[in-house]
Amino acid sequence: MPSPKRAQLLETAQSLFAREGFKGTAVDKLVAEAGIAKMTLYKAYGTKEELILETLRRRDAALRAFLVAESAKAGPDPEERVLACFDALETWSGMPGFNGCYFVSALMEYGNPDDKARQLAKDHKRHVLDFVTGLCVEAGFEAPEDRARDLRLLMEGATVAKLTLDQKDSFRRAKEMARLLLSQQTPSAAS
Amino acid sequence: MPSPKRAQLLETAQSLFAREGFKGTAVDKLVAEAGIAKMTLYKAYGTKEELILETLRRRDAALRAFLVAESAKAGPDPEERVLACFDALETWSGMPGFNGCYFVSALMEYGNPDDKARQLAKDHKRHVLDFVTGLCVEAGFEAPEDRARDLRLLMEGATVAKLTLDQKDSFRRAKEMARLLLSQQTPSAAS
DNA sequence: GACGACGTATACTGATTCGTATACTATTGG
DNA sequence: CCAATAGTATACGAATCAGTATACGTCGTC
Repeated sequence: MPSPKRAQLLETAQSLFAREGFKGTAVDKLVAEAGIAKMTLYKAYGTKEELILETLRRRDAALRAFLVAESAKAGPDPEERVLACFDALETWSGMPGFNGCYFVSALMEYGNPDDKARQLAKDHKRHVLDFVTGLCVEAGFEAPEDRARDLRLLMEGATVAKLTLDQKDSFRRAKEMARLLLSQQTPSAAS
Repeated sequence: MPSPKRAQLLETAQSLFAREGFKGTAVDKLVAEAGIAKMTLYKAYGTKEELILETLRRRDAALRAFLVAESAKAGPDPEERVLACFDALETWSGMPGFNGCYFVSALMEYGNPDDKARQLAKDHKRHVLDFVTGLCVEAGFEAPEDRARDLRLLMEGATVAKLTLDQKDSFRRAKEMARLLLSQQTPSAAS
């Protein structure tokens, strides 16, 4: 759907927003770095805010699709699928230009409840939680909503730990803790 | 040490930085909200950047002191002290104006490695990790550095989970996971 | 070949940015 | 008493900000 120029604009925008913040990234610098004319941006998106929201929407779609796909690769067992999310996020967070979760970044920079970027970020987090909850239900865990929240807490923690302490194995550790947690809650589910 | 006017400036600054970002907060709006003259800011700190760094330094000192104090209240047992950190952070994150960890916020908005704010934030995270590591050593845990990292991962996760999903009991859940983790690693440490 | 869609280049506007200059008022301590 | 300190108020400057205007170029396609 996006033309090559628009694609490069979106990619550069997301990269700069992640590194220097949404409000901290000037439009002039952005278009210069993307190698496009400023008018191209404004004809396509109208305002800087709309461009910001578009990067959030696209990243939401991309991350969730990636999560679903990588999770499915783990096979039919829902518990294995839920654990595969940690590997998926490890890969995701290893991509160049990663600087913490893009949506947490938006939440922190847009602390006003009626900021659209904040609402988009919250919606994303809820959708991811719903996905994990679904897996927990499939897996037959007791209190699947609570278990999904625990697992999400571990994923978020791993993401932050990787950023703040350059902890390269944070997702492996989080996954191990997840395994421990689930082994606790699911006494024995033999087929 | 800080005069009443400076204290109010610092408090307002930190609150605004947390809600609207560092770069997103204009000096004029800041001084207006703080109810002080702009010259007062510039005579005291010289530049906006220096004010930002000062809020980071003060919050680093305040949070670490709070953590140490609350942890000590839990009694002499190092394991109890480490678990008390979760309660401390729950209290901390419940304070008005909280919008995620202030230092994670700085790390995300200042993605350039030579940004001073980024370095200050990383230093803070390292100092907190060192504190928790010390407790893990005292407690006699095996691989205390790794255990401290796991515990910190849980704390960070709880902080983010509270922000992104309004999960009020995130720290209680994280604490429970921490207890499970530690019970696993410490077979039996009787006195 | 005309037309529209997409992109470019340059120059501009008006608002907002950070920071400064200057002259003024309290308060406090030697 | 008076001198230094801390803070105020207003105005200003130069840079940068988001966004617009306009004229131009280049496609594919009908």
